[in-house]
Amino acid sequence: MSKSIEVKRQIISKCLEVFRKDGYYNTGIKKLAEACEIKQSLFYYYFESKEHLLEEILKAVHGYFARKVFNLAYQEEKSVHQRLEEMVEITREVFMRAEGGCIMANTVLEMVQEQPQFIPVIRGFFDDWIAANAHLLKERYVEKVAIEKAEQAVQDVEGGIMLMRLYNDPKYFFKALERGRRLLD
Amino acid sequence: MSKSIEVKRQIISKCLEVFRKDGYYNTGIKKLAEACEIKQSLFYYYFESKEHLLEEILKAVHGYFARKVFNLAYQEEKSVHQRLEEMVEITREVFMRAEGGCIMANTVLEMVQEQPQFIPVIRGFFDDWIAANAHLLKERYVEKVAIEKAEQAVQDVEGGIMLMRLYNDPKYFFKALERGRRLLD
DNA sequence: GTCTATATGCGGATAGAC
DNA sequence: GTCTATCCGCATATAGAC
Repeated sequence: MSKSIEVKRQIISKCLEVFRKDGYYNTGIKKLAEACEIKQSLFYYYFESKEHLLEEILKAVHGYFARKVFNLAYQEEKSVHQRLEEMVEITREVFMRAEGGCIMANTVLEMVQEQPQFIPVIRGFFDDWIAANAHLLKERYVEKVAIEKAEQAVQDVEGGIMLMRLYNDPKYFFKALERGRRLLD
Repeated sequence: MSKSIEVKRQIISKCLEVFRKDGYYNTGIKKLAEACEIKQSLFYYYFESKEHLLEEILKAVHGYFARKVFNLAYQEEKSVHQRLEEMVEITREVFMRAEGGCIMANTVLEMVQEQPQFIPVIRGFFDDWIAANAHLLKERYVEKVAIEKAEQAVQDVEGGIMLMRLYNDPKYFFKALERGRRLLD
């Protein structure tokens, strides 16, 4: 892999951390450059604008979740119980490592109204998350109910992440995961 | 009531709408002044700073919910079923009128990390909301379970508001309310 | 109380050398 | 690819007249 591509990947990774923690509008190019240990102007070699940078970050996050999390739901060689168990566990690990919660939800609440160009990628992320949950739940429930419970599980987790940040206590997030884990019991 | 107090109330009300819809950091004093139809400099007669303005807005919202929503849980002359029914209905009306979702949750995700001074007022809001729910649920469940279900209901609603904004579809929010309504069935 | 005018710094973004 | 230097506008906030 060329150095240029690798540098770009690292910029995306580091800027994801900063945006997730501090928010998009409250983060200037200067802060991003310091976090990445590069000069400000170099951003405009790798990205057209700050908005395009965010868009690439969101797409990278969607890809990461698709590969590492949502994918687990479709490993048909394993039991649905085991697949659900693994999805819950990986979801827990990913969000516990991610200071600042969920960049997708943060972006919805911070800027969807003013910057609708991010809606498609964020919807794609949640569509896939809900579909992965529903795929497992169809084993036990009719499709309509499976989808409803899949949506509810996502709502519960995202609400739990919000309360986790507010109270600085992971119990809200953990309980949401636990309720998700029990959906096939 | 003096004119000054009334003007201040109107500024708070209008700026709440703008912040909730567009976010805090993406809203400048200029935009607020235009929405309120006053000159920029007048903000600094009524408020010390933009941050103090937001703090007063959050306190006003907490007061509004305490009087109009949370209070309903403690009207002991009514049945718990009726009180829950009324709380759900008023919650529905309030958030359906509120373009931009919940300013409390928005503020948590946008700025709690960088601006911890807002944590106490936002925690006060959610503490009271959860306590009001739990007060009704104690009729049927032991305290520990009542609190857990009260927290879950709030998570569910807040996650639903996020998905409602993302998909521009109130069904996620409505279903969360419906699940809350059924907690005493 | 409300206004006009302004200070000062930071925002995103670009030009052009190396 | 990476750098230095810089443009321009908007941000928050203040001074002081009326």
